[in-house]
Amino acid sequence: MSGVAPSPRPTGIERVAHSPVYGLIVDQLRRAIHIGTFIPGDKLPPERELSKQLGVSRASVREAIRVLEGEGYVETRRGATGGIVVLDRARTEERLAETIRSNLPEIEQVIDFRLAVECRAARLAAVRRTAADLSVLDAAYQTMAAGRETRRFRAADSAFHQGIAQAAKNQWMERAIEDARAALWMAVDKVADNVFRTAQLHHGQILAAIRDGDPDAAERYVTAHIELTRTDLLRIAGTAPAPR
Amino acid sequence: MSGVAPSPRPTGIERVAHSPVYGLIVDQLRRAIHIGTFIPGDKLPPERELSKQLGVSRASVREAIRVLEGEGYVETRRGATGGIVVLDRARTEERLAETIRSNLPEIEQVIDFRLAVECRAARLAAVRRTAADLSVLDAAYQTMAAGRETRRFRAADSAFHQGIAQAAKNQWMERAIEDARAALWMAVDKVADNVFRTAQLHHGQILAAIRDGDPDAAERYVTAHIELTRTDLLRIAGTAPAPR
DNA sequence: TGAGTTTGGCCTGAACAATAGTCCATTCGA
DNA sequence: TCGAATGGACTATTGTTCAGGCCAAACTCA
Repeated sequence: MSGVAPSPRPTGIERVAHSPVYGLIVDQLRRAIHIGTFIPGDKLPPERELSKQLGVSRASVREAIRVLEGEGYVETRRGATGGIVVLDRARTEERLAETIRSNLPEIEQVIDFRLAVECRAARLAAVRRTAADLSVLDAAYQTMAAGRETRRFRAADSAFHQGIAQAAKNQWMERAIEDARAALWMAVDKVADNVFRTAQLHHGQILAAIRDGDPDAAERYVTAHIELTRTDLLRIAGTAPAPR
Repeated sequence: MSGVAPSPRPTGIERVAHSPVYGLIVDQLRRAIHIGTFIPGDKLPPERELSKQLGVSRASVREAIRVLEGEGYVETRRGATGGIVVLDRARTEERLAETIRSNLPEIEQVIDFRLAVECRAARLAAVRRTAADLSVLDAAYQTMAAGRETRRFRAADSAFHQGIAQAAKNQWMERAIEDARAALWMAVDKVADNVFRTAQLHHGQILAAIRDGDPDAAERYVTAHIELTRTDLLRIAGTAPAPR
């Protein structure tokens, strides 16, 4: 990214990043889809409803939908049973491997960042968790345990990780974990879908450690969990035919 | 924040937060001041220059300047030797204590977050640092050591902490550290100005650990360093007369 | 079959935001 | 005194966002 900068970086003034409202809507909806709030086949709320919930005009919502449509995330259908339907952006293992390979450095950075934040969050959670926190984590755990069939897996997985930060009573971590997981979405999706048994095992260990108030164990299991993600990604990237 | 939510949070759709361009400029300039890029007495670049660097129109820059002027951050003077001058927003110990006291929960969260990110960053830095990284850190260290007088203390302090994340080769951490430190600006400023001898001692230990490639020591010293910030803040908040 | 409901699609008019560009007023140094 | 650099002020233009209404499609149910 930055070149060789031997002197203390001048914290130069950077261009301000200004997004129009419709762009912010796109970001939010895209993230909601990645994170499992809406899964393929789901319908987003009707435009009028979305505009109320998002606090923007319907026109802006529609602009955002056009973008998502163009990106292949959704399609729209009119009529009483119509609406904005989330599509299945099928990515072949092939295609995914290529994506991972060409973004490996960034992905590794995100994983390291997740390790930093989620380990500490788990430690704090083990100390600070309330009964309510535990029941949130447990609900997410049960949801994942219940149906390997269920397509809600991804949402429950997100809820579990977010739940740890909530139990740690730290909104900065909550935000950071959501950001990092959203940045890894395609990786997380694939890994989660593939190896959910192991993920589920880890989640069980993490949950137990937090319930028992054992910070060291919580950190250990979170580390194992996230490192597994790293391993799986490398494996996926490696098994595919060599790129250019 | 969130009430009792026993079920996995639905990740409901939130209102989009749309900032006008001038607001983004205000944020960036305010942060640059807090972080020590510009210190009292400095002049910001001329409006025309700022608008080029920020990639926005001069009118927007001017709006932002008006806001900062209103907040007492800067004042403007015309003429060849004029410009946008950074003022000294003197905060009495009194006023600071009140601010800290009324934001204690948030501040504690930020400190915990910093611990998470900076500890891991220091560990990685101890393993990954290059000669160039070390020289950046050393430059910042020397700058702080050189002049307790120098008003560039704050900028060097920022450069040191950013330098650790840079040495860790992790842009997510770099960004997170900058965000967290900016959020703590008034606290960091005060503590840094007060106890810089201790801070400097810690920095020396951290630098040595990173140079020696000792991740455990690096983490230990960063922890001590940031925990000291916490202690100092509590002390400042506690010594002041009781609030409402 | 036909009326009613729910949905996205489309249009208008007004208000606001942001831009590029120009010129003016002030201040200083050569 | 002149020229250069600066902030201050205006214009015209373009893009964004909004509230609101109406239309067209697709389904439900009496």
